[in-house]
This record gives sequence, C-alpha cells and structure tokens, in this order.
Amino acid sequence: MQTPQQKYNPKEVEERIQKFWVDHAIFKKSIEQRKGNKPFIFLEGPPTANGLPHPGHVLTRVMKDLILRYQTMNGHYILRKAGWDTHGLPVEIEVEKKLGLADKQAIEKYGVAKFNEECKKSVFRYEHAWVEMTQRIAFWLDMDTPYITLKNEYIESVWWSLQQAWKKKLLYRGHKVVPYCPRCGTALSTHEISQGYKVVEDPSIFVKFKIKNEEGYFLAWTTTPWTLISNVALAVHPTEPYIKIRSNGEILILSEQRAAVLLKGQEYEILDRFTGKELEHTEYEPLFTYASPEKKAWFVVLADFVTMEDGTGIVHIAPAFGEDDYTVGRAYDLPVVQLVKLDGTFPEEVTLWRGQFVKDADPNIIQYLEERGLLSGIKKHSHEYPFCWRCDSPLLYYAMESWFIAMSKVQESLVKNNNQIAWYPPHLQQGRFGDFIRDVKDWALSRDRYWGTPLPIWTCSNKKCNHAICIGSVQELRELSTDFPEKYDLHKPFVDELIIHCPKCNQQMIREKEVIDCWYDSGSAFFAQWHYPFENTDLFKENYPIDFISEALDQTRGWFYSLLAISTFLFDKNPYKTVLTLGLVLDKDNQKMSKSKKNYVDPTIILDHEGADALRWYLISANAPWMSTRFYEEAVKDTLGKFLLTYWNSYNFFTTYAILDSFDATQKIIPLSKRGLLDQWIMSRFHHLLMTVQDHMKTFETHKAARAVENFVIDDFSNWYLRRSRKRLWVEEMTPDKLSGYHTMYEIFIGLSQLIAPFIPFITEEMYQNLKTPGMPESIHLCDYPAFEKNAVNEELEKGMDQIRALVESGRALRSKINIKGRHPLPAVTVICSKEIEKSTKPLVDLIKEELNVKTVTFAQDSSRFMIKTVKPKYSHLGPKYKEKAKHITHALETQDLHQLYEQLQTKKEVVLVVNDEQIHLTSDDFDVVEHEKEQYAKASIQDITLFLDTTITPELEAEGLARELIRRIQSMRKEASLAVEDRIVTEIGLEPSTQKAMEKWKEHIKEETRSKSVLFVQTPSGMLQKKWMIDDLSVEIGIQK
RNA sequence: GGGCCCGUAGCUUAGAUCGGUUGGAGCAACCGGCUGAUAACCGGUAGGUCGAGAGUUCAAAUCUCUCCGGGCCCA
Repeated sequence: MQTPQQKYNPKEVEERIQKFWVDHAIFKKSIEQRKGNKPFIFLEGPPTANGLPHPGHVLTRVMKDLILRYQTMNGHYILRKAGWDTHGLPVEIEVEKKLGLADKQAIEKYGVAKFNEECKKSVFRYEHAWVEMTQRIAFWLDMDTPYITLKNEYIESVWWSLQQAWKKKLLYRGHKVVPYCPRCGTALSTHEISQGYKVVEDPSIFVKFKIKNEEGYFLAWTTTPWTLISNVALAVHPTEPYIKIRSNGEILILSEQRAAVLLKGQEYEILDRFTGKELEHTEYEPLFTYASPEKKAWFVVLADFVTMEDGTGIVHIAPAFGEDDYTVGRAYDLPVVQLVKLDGTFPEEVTLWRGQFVKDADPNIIQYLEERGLLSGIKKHSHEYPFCWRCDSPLLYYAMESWFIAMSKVQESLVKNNNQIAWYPPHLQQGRFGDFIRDVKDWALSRDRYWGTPLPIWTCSNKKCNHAICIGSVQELRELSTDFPEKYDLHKPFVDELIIHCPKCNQQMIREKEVIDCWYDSGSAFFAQWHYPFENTDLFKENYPIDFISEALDQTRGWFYSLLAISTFLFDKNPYKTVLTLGLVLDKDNQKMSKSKKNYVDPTIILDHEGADALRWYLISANAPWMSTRFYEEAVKDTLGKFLLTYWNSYNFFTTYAILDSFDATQKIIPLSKRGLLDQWIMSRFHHLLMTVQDHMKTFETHKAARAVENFVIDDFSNWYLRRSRKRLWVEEMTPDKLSGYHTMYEIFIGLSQLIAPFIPFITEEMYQNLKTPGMPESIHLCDYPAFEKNAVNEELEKGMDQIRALVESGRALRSKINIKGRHPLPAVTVICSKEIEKSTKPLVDLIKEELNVKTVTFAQDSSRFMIKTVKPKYSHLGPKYKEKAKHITHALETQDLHQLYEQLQTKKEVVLVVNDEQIHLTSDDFDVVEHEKEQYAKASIQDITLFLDTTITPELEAEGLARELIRRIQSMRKEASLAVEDRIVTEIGLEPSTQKAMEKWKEHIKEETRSKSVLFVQTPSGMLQKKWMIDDLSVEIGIQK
C-alpha cells in the first residue's frame, strides 16, 4: 500500500490506468475469463466514423459500457464486437464537397469507381477520433475485429437476406413521391430538404372543374399550376359540409366554411348543401387531355388531409407530385399521370408547353386557363417551399420508381414480435414505436445513388423475356457471370459491369442501378456481422436473439425498427429482448447541441479537465437514462467535487493512517461480529447498498443506483463513519478497535470499488491496485460483483444508528438554538425512550457523548416532566367520514386548545364540537397524539425518542472548553508550520496565572492531542512559530517548536 | 399539421403507479459554528402561483380536459 497523491489528478490517473489495461490486456482477459459462462448478448449499433463524435455518442457509449461491465462482473460472457456504418448519402456529400462535384452527372463524369474509392477512404476519416474517445471514456469494445458494412462479406449477407425477401415475394417495384431536384437530377433525403426551406410567394389559383353531365363547377385551389396537367382527381373532406352556390351567374361547389371566408361581402345564393361523402365518385371533365390513362380518372375522392385552413376545401390530386396525392391514388386505384420529365420540363405530348421548365410555365398555364374561362381567381400566396441546398433550384415532388419491401404484409408479425421486447422506457413499446408498427408502410429500399450496398436484382435485357433474378450470394453471381475475377469489390461499378446471362433466355441481364437504404445495412447487423449464413452459423445461433441493445431515442424508427423489420421477415422473431432507449444530450439551456448554434460542448475538454470518471458519473447519475440530459462542464465539475473527491479523500484518509500503522489486510482479520458497533453498522449499510444498486440496475434506473452510492459514500461513509472513526485512529498503539476499524475500512473500499467499477472504471482501478493483496485478481475489472450477504445486515443496529444520528442532529440544532457552542462541554443529556429503543441505542450512546460534547448520557422512560401532549386532527379520517362538514370541523378545531383536547380524550374518551348547530362527537380515532416540549427545557426529539440537555456550565467544564480551544489553535499552528501528522513538537503557552491554574489539569490532555513532547506554561512562549490568540475575552500566546 | 415525452426553489432533483396533515433533499446564497476533515464538516435563514387555466372531489403536484413552453419523431 502506498500513500496516494493528496490531490486527485484525473488526467494523470486515467492515463496511467489506461496504460495498465493495455499492457496487461485486461479487457481481453475480462472476456476470456468468462468463457463458458452464460452469455449476455450485446449488439453494437454501428456509428459512422464520417463525422466527429458528439456528446450524445459519449452518453450512449458510457451507458452501454456501464451495463456491459456490470453484466461481466456478474459473471456473464459478453462479446463486444464493434461495428462501423459506412454507407449512405452523408458520405457521398462529404466526398462531393471535397472533390467539388456539383451533381450526379459530375460524379458519373468523374467516374463511379474513383468516386466510391474516395467514399471508402472518407468513411474512416474520423475513426481515430472515435477510437480515442471510446478509449478515453473506457468503453471496452473490441475495435480490432469490427463488423464493417462495406465489406464484401457483409454485403453478401445482406444480399442473402434480400433474396429471402425476394423469395417470399416481399420485394417489389413501385413509386415513391420524393422531393427531387431537377437540376441535380437527384432525390433529396428529408434531412437535406429540412435545411433548404424558404418562404416564397407563389401564384395560387382558383380553378374550375366542369361537373360532368351537369351544370356547374368544382372550385379547387392550387399553388402549383404545372401539376394540373397531370390531374386525375379532386379530393374533398368526407365529413365537412359543402355547398352549391350561384355567384356572378356561375354555379360553383366548394366548402361551406371556405365560401364564408372567400366570398365574404359578396352576394351568392345557396342552391344545395351536402357533406363531402355525398360528392364521392362525382365525375368531372378533365382540364387537359394530354394523358389518356388506362385506369378510371377524373372523379371526386375522399381524403382526411383536406384542410379548411386555406383553399376551397377541394384539393386537386396529381398522384405523381405529392405524397398525399399518391396515397389517395393508391386507395382509389387512380392512374399515375406523370407529364413532367426528369429534367423538370414538359415532355413532347404536352404540346403547348413542351420543353419549358414547369415552374417557368406557370404563368402560361394560368393565362391559358383564363382564356378558356376556367379560372375564378388568382392570389399571391406565401408559403414554405423546399429548395435544393446545393444548387438552390426549387424542388419538385416527384413520384420516382423505387424498390420496396412489403412490410405491410408482415404487419401482424411485427406487432407480435414487438410485444416480446422489453422496452425501456416502457411507453415506447405501445407509444411511438407501437403506433409506427401498427401503421407500418412499405419500406422504400432503393436509393438512386452510388455509395451503398448494390441492389442485387438483375433483369433480362430481352424485353420479351424480362426475367428478373435476385442474387443471394457471391457464388451465385460467379456462376451466372462469364468474367468474374479473383479479386472483386461488390460495390458499384463492379457489379454493374459484370456480364450476366439470363438463365432463361441466355441474353445479357442488367442490374437495377440503385443501391439500398443504409438503414437496411445496419439493421442486418445481427446476422451480417457473422457473415451468416455463409460462415459462423453456430456463432449466429448462439448470439440471436440479442439480449441487449441501447441507442438514443432518435433510433426508434431508425435502427430499432430496421432490426425488427429484417428479423421479422427473415425469421419471424424479435431480434432483441431488451432495448434501452437513451434520452438526448442537450446544452445548458436545454437546447439541442449543434455546431452552428455554437452551444456545442467538446467532450475532450471535459475529459482533460474533470476526467472520464467524472463525466461518466455525471451522465449516469444526472437523470434517468431515457430522459434528456443537460451537458456542460460546470455540471461535471460539481460531480467531481461532490462525489469523486469525497470518495478519493476518504481513501486518502484511510491509506494515510493505515500506512502509518503498517496495517496489513491479510493479518489478524477480525470477524464482523467481534468488531465495534460502528463497524458493524457501516457494513450493514454497505450490504443494503449492494441490494439497492442491484435492484435499480435490473430496471436500468442507473441514476437511482448512482444516487444511492453517492448517499452512502458522502453521508454514511465519509460524513459519519469516517468522522466517527477518527479518534480511534489517532491512538498511538494498535488497539483491537482500531484494527477492527482498519479491516472494516479496507473491506468497504474493496467492496465499494468493485460495486462502482462499472460506473467509474479508472478511479476504482487506481484504488484497487493500491489496496489489493496477493491472490486477488489482477484488475478490479476481473473481479466478481460484490455479493449481498444477509448476515451482514443488522436492521436493529441501523435503526438504532438512525435514531442516534437524528438525536445528534437535533441535539446540535438545540445547542445552536440555545446558543451554547459545541466546544463547551455540558454535564448531561437525558434520553427518554422505551426500553426497546434504549436497548438498540444504548450501545451507541458514546457517539452522542462525543458529538454533543456532554459528560453523561442517561436513559429514562418517562417524559412527563419535560413533555406536554397535544392532539392533531386526522384529516384523512375526518374527510371521508364528514365529507363537506370536514372543512368546518377543521375550522372549529383550530380555535381549540389542543393539549386540553388531549386531556379530554384521555378522561372522557370523546370531544364534542358544535358545528353549524350540530353536535359532532370525535373520538381518539380521529386524532393523532403529538408531543411537544415544555418551553423551559432544552429539548430535541425525533419520533419515539426525546432528548433533554442539561445546560449548566460549571467551572470544570469551562476549563475543559478552554483546553479544547487551546488544542484547536495549536493544531492550526501545526498545520500552518506544515508539520507532518506524526511530527512531535514542544509547546509553550502563555496564560494568566488564574487560568493557568485551571489548565494544569488539562496539560496531559493537550500534550497528547497535539502530539507534543511537552507542554509548558510560560510567561513569554518561544518557538519556530509564535502566535497571539483571543479566545472570547482571554488573550493567549502560543509558541510551538519541532 | 399529427403523435410521443418532459415542465416542481437560481440550478440538479424526490414525491405522480395508488389524491390525504405543513411538497422533501442536495448545490449555490446568506448568518453562525467547527476544523490535523477534503473542493470537507455542523446548525440555522431565505428561496415554491408544483408551467397556466378549468374541471372532478370534503380534499389535487398527483386524476381529467384545454392551453403555453421545451424536445424528439413523422408529415
């Protein structure tokens, strides 16, 4: 055992411990030593190393590590394979920026092979920062053999799963309406469009649609005239009222509510009135006949999304150009008329405006409608409209061809499997996630991009054959291709360049050009990390389903969903048993952190200043894991000061004295039952703590576990146990009590460090390394979790101590109240309590003596000398019994003398009140008895115990008080002279003769307490340090000499 | 626009499942004490329209509804 540093230096300690772990391969050993034990299966949600880690990532990694270390110490075998998510649009965008490529055409021109090569490099651009962060916060993760979604093996597994979907007829080609940039020729993801919204002023027009075979028009409203060319239906709200009116000689149908707004101040005659439902299937004449759809079109449909906020309550429907439109279109089996080319211009068949960019054609279309008398009004309308963040072109909503996985077909299985999962917090299961699952939409799988897992679908180029296949392995692909090389990379463009022959007609096949959604990649991790089913089938089977995953709340519909979706259609099984959803990390003001807002806190700064343990402890203890947590340095600093330093200083205190006394933890171990009550008490508290922590960890209430530990360390251990143990450690010789204290402290430090090693792995390791004895595991992280022992718990002792502490507390408050300082000894306290309580507290009365600085403590049962009894009405009783009268009864009782009521209840057994001329009979059941002290006594009381202080100060006690004053001042001088605890001094004290006489008796005591070789009373004290002091009215000069 | 979560003292929070006497703690503040016990300790003081409003009830931080604010997800 060595004396630790006085000041805790987190950075120094953590770097040293880190090195120790690496040098001794502790992480590896922690896994291997559990081999053969019951596994705890974990799956790492792969981050993308394409950006720097964020405080939110720190939280997820800390929480994962906490749970995994906890489960490891509880004996489980845990593989901790790291993973990297490597595909996707963000990577492409980074590379586009770097290479200065403006759009997809530029990428094609640059060369897909070279482009993807750059993507591959870019993916690990910040890997170093991730690895460093992961190590610094001590997230033990096997980063040497991670799964990586860009690897051929991983892609092959993903292909296999897609082939399963294909075989189950779940893969199909359909349409998806997406925001599309006609200039860049690309669809934009939602996060891309969210940065490009602008408020613009567009023409909004009121268009008349002639009702078929009937006089009159439907009046519809639109801000995108160019979509009218592709109109196929009009939508009304099913339950809102609509009216047919005559206005300016025209017959129009529109929403009643909107008519009131739009035609305000105008005269119109109401001809008829109906609900939207009644209009369903009414046909109208198309505005344009450029399209001749195969399916039935141009009639009224019903849709809930029709709003009464603006427009006419009648919405024109063009399924190719709006998501809502598309959905309604599917419901009514409407044709998808798409009279806009991919470059944003009208095609040949739109003869009037062919070649014009659709937005530019708006004025021409408006003019044309006006000329035909189909326009009833034009207004300017300002609204938010998305623009391309890259080129600033207005985006068009556009129905793009896309491949889908028919999740709607397995909806019931999804719900069933979701119900097997233990969600933390539970509300997500049926709430956000459950709602999503119940209303599941087909998964739009394909992306018309470059850097991703290629869609393994090939279609025969022979239009007559049109045979399509889904490849499920490299082997299959090799067999079908004529030119399959030795070395290959399954990305684009390799797969597109392979020459594949149709198994049916032997013509060449062409791959569908898209790549897949990268959420599918990460959602495949549970099997693809093992390259299942091509290898490791047993590893896969052993590790599925997964016991535990944990990510932040934003993954609910991301990774948590994609895992469940894939696992459901592949195996019809829930992929994970437990999911811990973490809250988001916000800034000091509860705002989302972002670099642009400049409220971003760099975790490395905190790691440098306060250290990983403080950071971890803060994140774990601040809040329930699923609640959002504010993150700022000051908060971590508080944690460091409040908890970690208290813990460290307690350790420092213990080791300092233990070394001084050459304490040997392996020698003369005293059984717990033979130790002092204080020792037995702290052990009992500690074992209670073990139980509490384990209970909270089971439900992931890590903040409650951490707070229980804090309370134990700060309150029970440091502020009470160690403080109360100080005296016995100061004794020179090794008394049994002192030895018993050392053993107890030692055991607590070892046990406590083990208990919180999963929370704060560095500082606990530091202590463990210093305290461990031969034969103990090499690292604290190779230890078993401390086990709760029922024998160690002594409920009665704990209760007694609670009472003692409460007594001491109120005794001190009492002293403060009656203004008699703690250093003045008082002659006596009397403790009034039952025999039973006396039995449990009597062994601990010395604590009262010392803490309250009194000479004697006596027990008595009768408090009547000191006490006065009163009653307090039981409102919980009176309320139900007297209902509305209770208020008046309460009121009446307020004016009564409560002591007299008590007396009355004792003698007459009832109290009669007159309330509103009615007699109310109350019995002792309606009251609680409350005790108060008589004011003339200095009294403190807790529950069943009362304590009375005798406040007489005798001359002897006065002298003793002075002795304490002197000791305190000599001690502070020792400190000032920077003397070591064990240094001996010569003390000279200059006092007035009369005081000096009174002090003679205390000379020995002063000598002992101040580690003085001798204490002399002299006229003028000398020494290396001399000081004049005022003690109340008394002037004293003291000199000390080493 | 829809769904979900959250809102208690300057800050961090307990209490909400199951309504019941005066809503507990810690940090910070202030006053006092103590100190070979540390960024410590002890006593006290002040600080709360429990986000707002309404409802149910003898009784609401707690149950219900509406609204406000913050956040997330989806449009």
